[in-house]
Amino acid sequence: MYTVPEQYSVRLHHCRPRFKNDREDVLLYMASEICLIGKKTKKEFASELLIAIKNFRGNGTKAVKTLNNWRTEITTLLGLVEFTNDGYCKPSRMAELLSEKQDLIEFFRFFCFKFQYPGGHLKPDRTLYLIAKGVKFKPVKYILKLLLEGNKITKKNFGLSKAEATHCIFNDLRVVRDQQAPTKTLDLIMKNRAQGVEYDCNGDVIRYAGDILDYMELANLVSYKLNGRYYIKTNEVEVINSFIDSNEYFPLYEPLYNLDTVSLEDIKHTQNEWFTYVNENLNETLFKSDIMQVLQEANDSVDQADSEFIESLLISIRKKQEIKGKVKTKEIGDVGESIAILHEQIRLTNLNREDLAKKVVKLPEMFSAGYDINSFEGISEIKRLIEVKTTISKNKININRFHMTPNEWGAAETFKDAYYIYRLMISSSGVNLFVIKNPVGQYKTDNLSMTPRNGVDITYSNDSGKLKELLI
DNA sequence: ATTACCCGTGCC
DNA sequence: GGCACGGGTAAT
Repeated sequence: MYTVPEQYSVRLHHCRPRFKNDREDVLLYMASEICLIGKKTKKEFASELLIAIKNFRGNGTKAVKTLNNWRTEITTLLGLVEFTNDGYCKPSRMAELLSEKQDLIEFFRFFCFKFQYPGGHLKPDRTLYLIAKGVKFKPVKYILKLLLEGNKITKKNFGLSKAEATHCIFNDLRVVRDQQAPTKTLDLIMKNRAQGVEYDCNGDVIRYAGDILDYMELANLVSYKLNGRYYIKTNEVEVINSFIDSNEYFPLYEPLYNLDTVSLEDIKHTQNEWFTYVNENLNETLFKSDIMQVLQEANDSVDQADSEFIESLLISIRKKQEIKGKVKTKEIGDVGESIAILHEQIRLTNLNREDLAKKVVKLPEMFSAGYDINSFEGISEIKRLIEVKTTISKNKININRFHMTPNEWGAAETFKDAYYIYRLMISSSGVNLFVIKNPVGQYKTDNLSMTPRNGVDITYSNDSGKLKELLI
C-alpha cells in the first residue's frame, strides 16, 4: 500500500457536491432561482433561496438543516453568489451565464479554471492552515499538464485514476506546495504501476481528487474510460492550453504567504472578494462549448440506430453551414438554428410543400424580430415563426425552463398561434426536440409558468407542448 | 445562540 | 462502494 512520506503528507478537501447523481439539473435550477431572486440583503436572499431549494423535486421532505447545507455549499463551492461590502447578495456572473445560455460545459470550464487550494470555498481556518503549510495549487491545470506529459512520455494515451490523483498529486506537498514537475510525478505513478503498488481507495479518501476529475469531465477536458482512468481530450487543444498557460492564483492570498504569521482575520477579509474573483474575466469566447464536437462524441457513444441519426445530423449541419459559406461555428444558437431549419425543411417536404421548404430562412440578428426562423405551417401557407432555445451538456438533462428576452416575449404576444418555441436539448446521448406553440397563450391557460426577469423566465411541463421526433 | 463548511454514517 | 442526509463542530 502506497503512502505519501510523512513529511510531505497533506490532505486537501472541499465541499461535497450533494447532487452528483443529478448534477446538471440541480445546477441549472439553482442558477435560475438565484437569478430570479436578484440582489437582496443577506437575510432576504438566504430565506428566498431556501424556499426555492425546498421546491426542487424531492426536497419537500428533507430537513431544514439539509436544505441550508445545499444553499450554502453549492453556492460557495461553485461561486453562484457574490457578496457586496454593504451586506447584499447578488447572482454571480457565472449563475447569470448558466441560466441564460444553459451551457454546462462552459460553466464547468469557468469553475475548473479558477478552482484552487486554498480558496474561498473553504472555511477561513482551513485556508489559514493551508497557507501556513505553503499550499498553493490549481488541480485542473496540474492534471492537464501531467496528462499531456504522460501522452508524450508513454507515446500513447495516458490515463490517471482517482486513487493516483489522490495519493501522488493532491495529498503530496511536493506537488501542491513545491510545484513538483509533472514528469517527476509521472515517474512515481509509473513506478508504482510497474511494482503493482496499491492505494487506499476508500471512498472518503479518493473522493476529493475524484470530484475534480469529474468536474473536468463535465468541462469536456478529460474523458472517463471504463478502466477507471481519465484521459485528456486532445481535440480541445486551445482550451487546454489556456488552462496550462495561466499562472494566476487568487491575488489576495499572495501577500499572506510571505508573512511570518497569518491571522484568521487576514483570511476572513478576503472571503467576499473570492467570489468576485472567480466570477471576473470569464473567457466566454474560448470556453463556450463546441456543439459539433459534443454531437460527434454522442455519435461515438450511442447505439447503432442513434449513431446513424447523429451521423446524418452532423453531415446535414455541415452541409448547411457550407452552403451559408460559414466556417465551423461554436455558437450554440447557430447550431440549434441550423438543426431547427433542417427539421422545418424536411417537415414541409414531407407535406409535399418543397416550395415552402425552400423559403425557410433564419432572420438576421439585426432585425431583432423576437424569433429566429421564418417557416410555414405547411398545409396552408400560414407563417410559423420559430424561436429556438438550445441547451447543451455532457449528460442528458431534465430541466424544464428557459429565458426569453422582452423582444421575444413581445413577439410571442403579438403573433400568438404563429409563434413557436423549439426547445432543443443536445447532449452526448443525442438530441431532443420539444415544441411549444403560442407560449403566451399557454401561459394564459396555465400550461406554463412565467416570471419576469430581464424579459421572462419560462418553466414548462409536458402539458405545455409536444415532444417531436427530430427530422433530419 | 446561530451559522456554515466539515464529515460520520447509513442507505441503496 | 458511491453517495448524500443531517448531525458535528468551530467560527461568528
